[in-house]
Amino acid sequence: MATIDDVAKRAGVSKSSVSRVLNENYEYMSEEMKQKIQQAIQELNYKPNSVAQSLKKKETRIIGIVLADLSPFWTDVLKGVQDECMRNGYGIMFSDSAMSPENEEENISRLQNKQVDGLIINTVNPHSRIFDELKSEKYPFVFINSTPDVIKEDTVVANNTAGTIEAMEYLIGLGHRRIAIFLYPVENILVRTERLEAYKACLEKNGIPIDESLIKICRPEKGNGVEITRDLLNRPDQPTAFLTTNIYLTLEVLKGVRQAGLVIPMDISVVGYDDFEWSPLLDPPLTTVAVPAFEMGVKTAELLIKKIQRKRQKPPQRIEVMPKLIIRESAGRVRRSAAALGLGDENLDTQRKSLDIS
Amino acid sequence: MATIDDVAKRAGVSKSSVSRVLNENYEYMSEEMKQKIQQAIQELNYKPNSVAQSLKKKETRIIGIVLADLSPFWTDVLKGVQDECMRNGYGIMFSDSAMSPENEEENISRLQNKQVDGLIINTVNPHSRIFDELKSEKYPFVFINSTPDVIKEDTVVANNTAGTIEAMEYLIGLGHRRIAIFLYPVENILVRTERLEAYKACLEKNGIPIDESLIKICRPEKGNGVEITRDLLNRPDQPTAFLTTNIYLTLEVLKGVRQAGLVIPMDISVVGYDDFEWSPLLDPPLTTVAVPAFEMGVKTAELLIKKIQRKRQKPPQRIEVMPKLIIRESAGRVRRSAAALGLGDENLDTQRKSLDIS
DNA sequence: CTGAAAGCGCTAACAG
DNA sequence: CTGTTAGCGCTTTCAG
Repeated sequence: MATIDDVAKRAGVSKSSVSRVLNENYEYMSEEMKQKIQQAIQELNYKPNSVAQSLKKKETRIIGIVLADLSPFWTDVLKGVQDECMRNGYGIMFSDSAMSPENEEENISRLQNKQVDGLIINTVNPHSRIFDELKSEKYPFVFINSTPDVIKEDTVVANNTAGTIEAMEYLIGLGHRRIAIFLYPVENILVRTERLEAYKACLEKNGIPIDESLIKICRPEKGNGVEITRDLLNRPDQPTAFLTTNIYLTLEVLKGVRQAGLVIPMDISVVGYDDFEWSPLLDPPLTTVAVPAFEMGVKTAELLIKKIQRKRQKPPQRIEVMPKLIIRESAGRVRRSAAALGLGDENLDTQRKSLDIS
Repeated sequence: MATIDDVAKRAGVSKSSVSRVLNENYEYMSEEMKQKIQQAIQELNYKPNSVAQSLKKKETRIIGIVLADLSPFWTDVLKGVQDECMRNGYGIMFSDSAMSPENEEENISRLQNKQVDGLIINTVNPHSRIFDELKSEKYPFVFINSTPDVIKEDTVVANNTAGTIEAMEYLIGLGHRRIAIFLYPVENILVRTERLEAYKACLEKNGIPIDESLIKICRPEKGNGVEITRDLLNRPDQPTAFLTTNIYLTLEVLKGVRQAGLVIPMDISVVGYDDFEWSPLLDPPLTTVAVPAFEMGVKTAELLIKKIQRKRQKPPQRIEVMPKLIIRESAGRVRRSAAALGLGDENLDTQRKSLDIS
């Protein structure tokens, strides 16, 4: 590979001059020299070695992203991040923690010593003291959709209160009063406590008593959500609707309902959280709170890049993005009794006909 | 951030010695010195700057991955790649080309001047002369699932012939004779020509004439697949089954069928390609050729890393992974006529009862 | 067994 | 307007 020296030699100039054209400092440069150098660069097909540049400039123009688990939702976020990064000449180092706090730590630490300029984090473990370290090192990072409530840092999230309320009001409007909510562990993760609070507030506002046994905190391991779903469905005082708070939980709830041999929405209504391309093709098409994932990605990258490029610190910012309930067919009017009345089924069937797949 | 000099000073030794412990060259080092240095490293919470290391060692321990489009299939591949990379101390630079050849070129070139040690490529554009350049520069790279047939290079693919045959034999066994196949443009992409050849071979073997109008090459833009599906469904000589060759095409076919107001598998059978967590939850649960994506990711990373670490070249390798037909409910026995006979529907209904969601 | 010195490829004062 | 020089933080001969 050609180096800057090769170019300098070939053009018969000093490497400072070459460096100048690389960095587009044409201010005091003769047109002639510029030409000569550009030509030499062409001829040698020279590409600057950005490792050397990074060492000198003390910036890599790479940002790191560490995700708890790359689900379809995060796929879109990642695309948004990439989009914004491309626009600004940044590269992305990717890592997935597979829901493991140990992996997460390792990922963060590897990215850090690769000298990435900043980090986008969706944490598995908000308690980790690693975030305090990052803060005290003034390492630029921003949380996405998983802000620990104990630590003040930049963050972009969906407005969970709004999303949850919209879903709850819809369900309540359909006549449901026994609505179970599925969450991942709530402690210290703002996005999650918020959703839970909104759930409770909605219930209260509508004069529905809160039944703690309908608040289901699922362990992040695979399969826990389906178990819990089945248990819930086996209870005599079965709920009539489920509200899920993330895409993976939706998957598990859907599985659990099927394993229990029930049919959505005839036997039970389900409102999911997070939307993706396949949602309209599920059985039944999923009614869900759509979070603009791509947009979140773009905004997060934008926030981080600004933060990196700013010299003096700014107080932590919180950027919110608005979710929106997309009504399809997985939630229906509550049936008068849990017993099979058969009532309202025609209703649902006509509903089914009016599929609108865009 | 502490540097190697700080550590050396603190331990009262030279930086060469510190460097030795960083690289675990303990061979001729006194236990005492080793201790001193390790302690200093601890105290300063020193992390070596890998940019400097890279510049010196001429390797970054980062591999680049450039994907045509991050779909659920590629999500799993990416996780596999990450897994293998972690095991070997490599980081990943990620990029998505959003199906655009221009983006792809830009991605490859950016990754290259970030000096990644090697590239994993799922190309949008097999004609690109960029691959010849890479080869002539002896830049280590491997294709995944998109081997151009004009260029000899390492590659890992699913055995498409086997997968396609399995799907076709299944469909033919179900009585289908008019089977349409959906592909992305075939020219010079081995994975695709292979599938097409297998499709034709199967037909011939079963004495079914090849109808070229049933071979559908879709443009990669969003929506083209759904249009084509609708057109096909409007023909008087409508096919009775669709075979798709990738996950995105499956999505589009499914949409197209719904827009046409038809029901799978009663009106038309569909066999997809690529399986993912949501496939069993679709309407109806999708019969599909499952490609072990995670495993492909692992193998690809493994192949690339070996290639990077090997000094002398080896002839290009081709690693194959075996797909497997997963029978769910989107393909059924062909109906005697295209007109609504109602026949066989009970059959399908019992089938539907025997859901097995694992 | 340990240290001095050179240099990876580039940038950025500072001279001229 | 252009070249000289001194590093960025680390590894690696080569002496001792």
